[in-house]
Amino acid sequence: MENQPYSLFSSFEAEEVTFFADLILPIPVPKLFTYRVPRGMAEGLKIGARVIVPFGKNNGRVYTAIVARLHNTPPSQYQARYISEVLDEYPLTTSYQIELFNWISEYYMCCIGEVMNVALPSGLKISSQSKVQFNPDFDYPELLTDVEAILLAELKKQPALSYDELGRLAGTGSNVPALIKSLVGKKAVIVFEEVREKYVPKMIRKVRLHRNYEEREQLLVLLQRLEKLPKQQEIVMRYLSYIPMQRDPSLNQKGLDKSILNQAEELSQSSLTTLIKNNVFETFEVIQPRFSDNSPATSVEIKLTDAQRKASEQIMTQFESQNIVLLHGITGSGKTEVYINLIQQALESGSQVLYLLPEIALTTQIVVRLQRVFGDKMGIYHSKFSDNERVEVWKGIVSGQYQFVVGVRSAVFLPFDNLGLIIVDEEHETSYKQHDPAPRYHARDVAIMLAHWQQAKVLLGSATPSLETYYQAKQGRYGLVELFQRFGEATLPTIVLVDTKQEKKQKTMKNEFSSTLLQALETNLERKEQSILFQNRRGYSPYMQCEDCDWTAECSNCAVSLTYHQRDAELRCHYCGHKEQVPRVCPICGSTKVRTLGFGTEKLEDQLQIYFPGSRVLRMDMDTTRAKNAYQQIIQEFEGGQVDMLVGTQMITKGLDFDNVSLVGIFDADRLIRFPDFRATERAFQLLTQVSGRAGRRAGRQGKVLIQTNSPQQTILQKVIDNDYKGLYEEEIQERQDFNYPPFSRLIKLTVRHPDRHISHQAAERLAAELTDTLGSTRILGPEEPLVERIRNQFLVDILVKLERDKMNVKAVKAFIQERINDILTDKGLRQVSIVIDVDCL
DNA sequence: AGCACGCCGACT
DNA sequence: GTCGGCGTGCTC
Repeated sequence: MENQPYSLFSSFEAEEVTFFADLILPIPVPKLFTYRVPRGMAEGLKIGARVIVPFGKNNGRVYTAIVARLHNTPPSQYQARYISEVLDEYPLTTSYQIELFNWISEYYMCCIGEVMNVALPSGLKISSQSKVQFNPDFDYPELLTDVEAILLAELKKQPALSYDELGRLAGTGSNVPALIKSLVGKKAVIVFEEVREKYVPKMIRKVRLHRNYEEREQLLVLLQRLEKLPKQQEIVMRYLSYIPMQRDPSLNQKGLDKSILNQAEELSQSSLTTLIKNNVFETFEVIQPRFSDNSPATSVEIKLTDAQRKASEQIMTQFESQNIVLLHGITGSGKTEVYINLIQQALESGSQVLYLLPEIALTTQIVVRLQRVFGDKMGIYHSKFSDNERVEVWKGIVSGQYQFVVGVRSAVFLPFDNLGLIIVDEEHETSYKQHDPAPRYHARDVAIMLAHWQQAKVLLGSATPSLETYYQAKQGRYGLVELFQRFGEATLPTIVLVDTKQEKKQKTMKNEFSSTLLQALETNLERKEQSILFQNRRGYSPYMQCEDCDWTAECSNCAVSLTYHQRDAELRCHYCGHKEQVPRVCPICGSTKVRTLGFGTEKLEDQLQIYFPGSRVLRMDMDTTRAKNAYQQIIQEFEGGQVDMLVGTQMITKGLDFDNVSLVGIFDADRLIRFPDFRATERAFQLLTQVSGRAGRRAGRQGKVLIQTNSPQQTILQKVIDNDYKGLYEEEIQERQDFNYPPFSRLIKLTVRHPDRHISHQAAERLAAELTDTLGSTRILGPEEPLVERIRNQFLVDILVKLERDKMNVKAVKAFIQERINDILTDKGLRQVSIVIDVDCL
């Protein structure tokens, strides 16, 4: 292994030498920090280990850092400070990861500390900003020292304690990091950062026998004693039937759901209470695991259809000569079964497997299915879960407990060291690209690098591959396997275009609904089949306008119109979250004719209630799924058949299989198609195809898709109807080539931001000019105002750098860009501008 | 990112 | 006269 922890104590003169460690600190500063290694620490310190260090002038400030390099060259410019604590005897970070962090920071032009920050779950980053929470799972108070016991008693009383509070409680002169380290090691506490909303775990009440009865003899005595109390005895017996302590007394520690004992009989409630009161049973609480069934794999037999088996074999064959294979399989072709087959093969060969999914798809059926096959050998890595849980997965990979992880984007940062296979499902999904905080990485591309270093294979899967990926496959750089048969007897849905322009002329539209769509919905209701309606815009309506003077409600912080939300009777900005009351009269001219314009999911939901009174309508968008389990709840309700129609944004396109959906209605397809972006056509095709795929997944029935458009002759629509991905690809790729867009070039977007419009333009113009001077005008687009030129009171200006692939020394160009940017940021007049760099922007 | 240091306005 | 505004610069 490359991760060989090497000791610094190889030389006998070691004690003469002072050792230094170059550390990655979780701060956005583009360099490593050199610290002095205390004498006694040098021996055990390894690359990849986490350490705690003091930082900055304030003497209480500490951070968790990662050892990137060990050496004995004292820094000449400054006095290095001492590392205060080592957190890991065995590094939690592999040398692969340090290499990966480095690569990401270079490729995506950000600081390595920023990479560390998104890579490590906050539970692994103890710092002076940390907070500590009592771990309800903690079971071994006898392990605690006196001080720790006191702290823990305090922690039980409070929801959480800050780093400083902890220090105060422990008394002056106490070593807070060491204390936290010890408490974390004993699993007595959970560390988290305040920044994010605090995770409130769902608790389940459990019971277990009191420790006194864990021994066989004591247990027998107990049962004898209860001989005259049949109800109570029965409960103990029942408990034992679930928890076979006779075989293994330690099973008792895990306990049993209280509800299981409760539901048994009518009287048991009070009997159980008595048993608890008499200290026969004790109650305790544990955090509810996200997917309730945490049982080991039930060895489910996955039967592949002929087509699936053939695809699987083809992939394996291609892997012999290719490192990356694209599985192009239409919606409903059963790619998951193929994945499972390949995962099993990879695991059997002893290597690790990573299965990446887009955020939303991960909360659904696929995970449940995978869990049925892989049970508790599978780790799940998802941002909606507690940080604590993410730490568990991280450690589980290091310890070997998890050989297989299903996860979102950030799962590429997990400490794998022996990957054999990475699957990137829904490869085309743009949510794989991190948008806001740096590093602005693309998980698919990072996965490819990761696989490259570990000699793992990558399988990219999609019904509508990104042009970039398909191009690579066409060029022979990736393997290509196609799966064009729908699972079972299911057929692809019929797609019909509805000309809204014509219906408007004939006055048959009812608001946003064409008569064709209304009729189809009606029929579907009668047949008791479900319908899905897609409109990629949330809220009631995107504009509120005065009919008399044309005033439009706009956000005070952003250059966008406010969206009207009927449920909360307010206007909201979808960019900054600003909310305000709905004006009764126009604030400019006083007219009462203030109307809403355009429509979102909320309005559609509203109108469906009017047109189909008594029908049951659900809405799924960011507004209705904000609560923790709302998403799953909506899906369950819809699946259960209590709902007739589901209205949603693109959220409904991902990873959902509904058996009884036979109609899909799509609104405002034109807005998708005409979006001013060179990828609009590709996106529209992907979205329309994915939504259409929700219809008619059941065997023996053909689903129907109605697309409302005001210009049905658009060629892309015909391609959606014909499911003609290849046709779309040919047309698009030609255009990309003609205009030198990806995959023929790489894009780097530079966004200049400043509260003063003039300054951001000035900085952007200078930057663009300097870049053009060296790179030439064909490679620099802009400066140009983005679609929304002001967000959160910052004026934005974009510059697009377009570098032809293979012809340019990208590294050198990036260095040059960085240099120019740094130059501007040190300019007296422009220094407060911020410049966001987005490599491979989407 | 934080945090201290430092130099100019409205206040007890 | 000071408290505090946030521009500037540094952190091993």
